[in-house]
Amino acid sequence: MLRVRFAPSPTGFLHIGSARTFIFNWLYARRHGGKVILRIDDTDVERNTEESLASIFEGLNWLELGWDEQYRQSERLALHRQMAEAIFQKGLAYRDFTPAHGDVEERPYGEGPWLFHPEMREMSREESDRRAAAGEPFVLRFRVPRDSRDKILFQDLVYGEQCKATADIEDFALLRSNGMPTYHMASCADDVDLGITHVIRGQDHLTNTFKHILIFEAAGAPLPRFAHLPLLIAPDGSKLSKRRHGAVVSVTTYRDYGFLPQAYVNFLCLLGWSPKDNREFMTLDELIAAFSFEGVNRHNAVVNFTAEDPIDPKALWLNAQHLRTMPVADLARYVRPVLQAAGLPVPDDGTLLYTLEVIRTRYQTLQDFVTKGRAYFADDYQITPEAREKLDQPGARELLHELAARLEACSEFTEQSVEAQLRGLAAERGVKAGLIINAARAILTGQTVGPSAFAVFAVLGRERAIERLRRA
RNA sequence: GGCGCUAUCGUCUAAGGGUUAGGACGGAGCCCUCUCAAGGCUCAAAUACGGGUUCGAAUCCCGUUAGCGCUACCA
Repeated sequence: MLRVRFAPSPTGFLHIGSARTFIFNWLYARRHGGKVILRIDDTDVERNTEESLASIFEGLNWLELGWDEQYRQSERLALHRQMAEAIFQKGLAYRDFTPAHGDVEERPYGEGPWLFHPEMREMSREESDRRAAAGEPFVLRFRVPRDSRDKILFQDLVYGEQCKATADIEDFALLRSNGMPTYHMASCADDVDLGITHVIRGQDHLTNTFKHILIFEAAGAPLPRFAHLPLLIAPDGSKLSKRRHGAVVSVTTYRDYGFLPQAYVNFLCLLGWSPKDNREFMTLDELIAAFSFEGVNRHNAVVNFTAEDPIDPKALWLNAQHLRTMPVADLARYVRPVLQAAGLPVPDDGTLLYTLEVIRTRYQTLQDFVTKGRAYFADDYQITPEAREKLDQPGARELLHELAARLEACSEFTEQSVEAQLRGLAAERGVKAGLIINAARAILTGQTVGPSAFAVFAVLGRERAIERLRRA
């Protein structure tokens, strides 16, 4: 059984790069009938917050993909320590009593990598036990086998064969001096225990993988398959960060902007992956069917945003594509809460679906329905200056009132009947139909742009349309 | 500093030895048209640089440059 995991650490909101990692894990699992495990990597007690955890769930839930199992590392510490202890008992790890030196600047870069403290690595078991028993704090370090093997190899599903000399891998920590497992230890112990078959994560972990392989081997566990994903970066090539780039790195920003989750998922998939057949607009089912690591790139992808416009234009385009292509009843599911949140009345289903069908091709986000589309749902819309000009054209207001009277008298009220009445009126008065059409749209919607004026009449309905004409 | 990864239009990408280097977004223009979208068509726009290998290189190899990652008792 194929099992993948997504392991965010709750130190901020759900980052869009993390969201993409989650999506690729999810697609791969769904494609191959596997399970998706959500594992909260919260072993760094100093930096974890409950708000962050909540916002990660908020982002994940919005994507509407779901997962099959859920765990928190902080509830599994015994397991992590147990595996660390087992590795220690096999002599594959040792205690390092060197006091922590918090100042990173003092690291001896310059003359090659730091590998270990010789006196600690070589310390006798007796002395080590004695000092530990005396209560002296220590970190547990992995004893990297530099004599017995010269390199570690693995086959990455995206990056191909990877190789690193053991002489370039330092004796990394498994347990901190406060007894908490490090990321490496906790992650590997959980991957083993949860039966993870495929580790799919950001490329920033590519070189950590050699350490993880050493841990898996020391624990006598089978190796999972590894797939590393290229990173998402800012237009200047730097890493996307909350501090420097603000809201664009949080998925909830896109939700609040009016994105459809499936459109956003589609957009994120196209960053670093391609179906290789020129398709771009894809439904979730199409993404599942097409996803494979063959299509994943090895270079980082830039999210195209600016300080003025935080949204990647392609994301907006894809959202518009989904908006006008999805079944209109599905679209209604997303529009209703947006109308409610804006305090606008939600029409009955028949009216709502008809309205959406008429207006959705010119909107790009869900928010557009309550801003540009306000007049279709409420009567308190503003008349733009351009629209006012159309109404101020000679004869326009009088023609609209006459039209209102005729529509009132007519038994039918459809796009066709309104068009017939309007064109008939124009012909009788010897004016261009466009004059009345444009003026009608202006008073009906407050705007000079929008759908066919006749469709607007039909969507608004007889009473509301006539009432608005009279207000002209 | 050490080790590793990467490099095609502004951006996302296709092309794994032979193509006028393809598509998409964005930009410009045209068509359609009651307006605006949508849709259709057209145009501008790229193989980082230098060496090899080869009849032939975006593609394979080496170097340079640049970016990114790891080098923490962060993840």
